[in-house]
Amino acid sequence: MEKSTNTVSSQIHREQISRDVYSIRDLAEDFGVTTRALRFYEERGLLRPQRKGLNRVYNAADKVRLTLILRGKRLGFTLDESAELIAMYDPSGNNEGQLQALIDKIHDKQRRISAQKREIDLLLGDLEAWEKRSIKALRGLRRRNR
Amino acid sequence: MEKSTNTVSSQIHREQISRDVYSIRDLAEDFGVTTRALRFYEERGLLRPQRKGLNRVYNAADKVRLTLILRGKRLGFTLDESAELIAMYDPSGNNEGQLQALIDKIHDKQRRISAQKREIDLLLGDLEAWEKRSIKALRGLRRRNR
DNA sequence: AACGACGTTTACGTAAACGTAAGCTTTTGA
DNA sequence: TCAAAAGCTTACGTTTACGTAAACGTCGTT
Repeated sequence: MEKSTNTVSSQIHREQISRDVYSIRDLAEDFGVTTRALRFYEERGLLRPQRKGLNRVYNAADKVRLTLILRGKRLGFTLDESAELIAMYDPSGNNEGQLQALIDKIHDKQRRISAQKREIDLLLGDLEAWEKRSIKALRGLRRRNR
Repeated sequence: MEKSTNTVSSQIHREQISRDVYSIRDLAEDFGVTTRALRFYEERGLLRPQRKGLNRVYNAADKVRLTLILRGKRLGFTLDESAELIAMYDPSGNNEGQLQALIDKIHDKQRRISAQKREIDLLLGDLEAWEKRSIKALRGLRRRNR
């Protein structure tokens, strides 16, 4: 049910105004993950899709969260860390103390991520140097074989 | 045993010219990992320390490899991926085909890592934007509370 | 001689992030 | 109408990267 090609169902009384709803399969295919993964993220509290009966119904906000989850994964974050990140994007708890704590957390993440960026630059530098040496060695070989 | 303070043992016949040898504990403390981890890396083929009897003896080359392993970890690489990286740094298999394959692999890694760098920039941008919004919200709160 | 510090191997335990399968309900295209 | 397709829950299996512990060897010191 709830195929990608959203059948304009005969239901007139739709409770959701926004037309951006996706089945679990829609989302899985869009993002290249399995439905099992999506359910798992939900189990871990990273996603909270609405339900239509038993079926999960995802919307644009869920897409954003999933984007963050996967971005975190590509950066080597654990799901718990990504959960933190996602919490930052959530417009909840808006008292003064919470906001200040949030800003501090963001700063913390920024430091960590900047460090990661430096590591990447180091690695890229190493790789480049290695490539040059390899190419040189290759040329040496070819010269001798000629 | 083989303490950090290398006892200038009475052995005259030393087979290693280089004076840069480390016990497993030296290395563990230097790099902030456990000895268990070092043995595990060896088990997985990422380190190949020499032996003096049963005891592992690490040298400068091993330090470089360990640096790469840990750098890989911080970047979210698996040990197998780090093993690939380390293999690149190894001066083995130097025929033409191997070198070309190596260069291709390096290019591949470069692409992946550059992509990762872009992800980081995206995340940093998001964080910055979020910080600004939070600070603004915070000022708003403070104004009202005054 | 004995003890502590360090080393070894072997082996079982664990947390994370899903994969895979079973068993059941609901939806839908032919 | 009816079987395939999609969804759900529950639950056990798997891989990675070590942690933890047992059981033992070997110095060097007390």
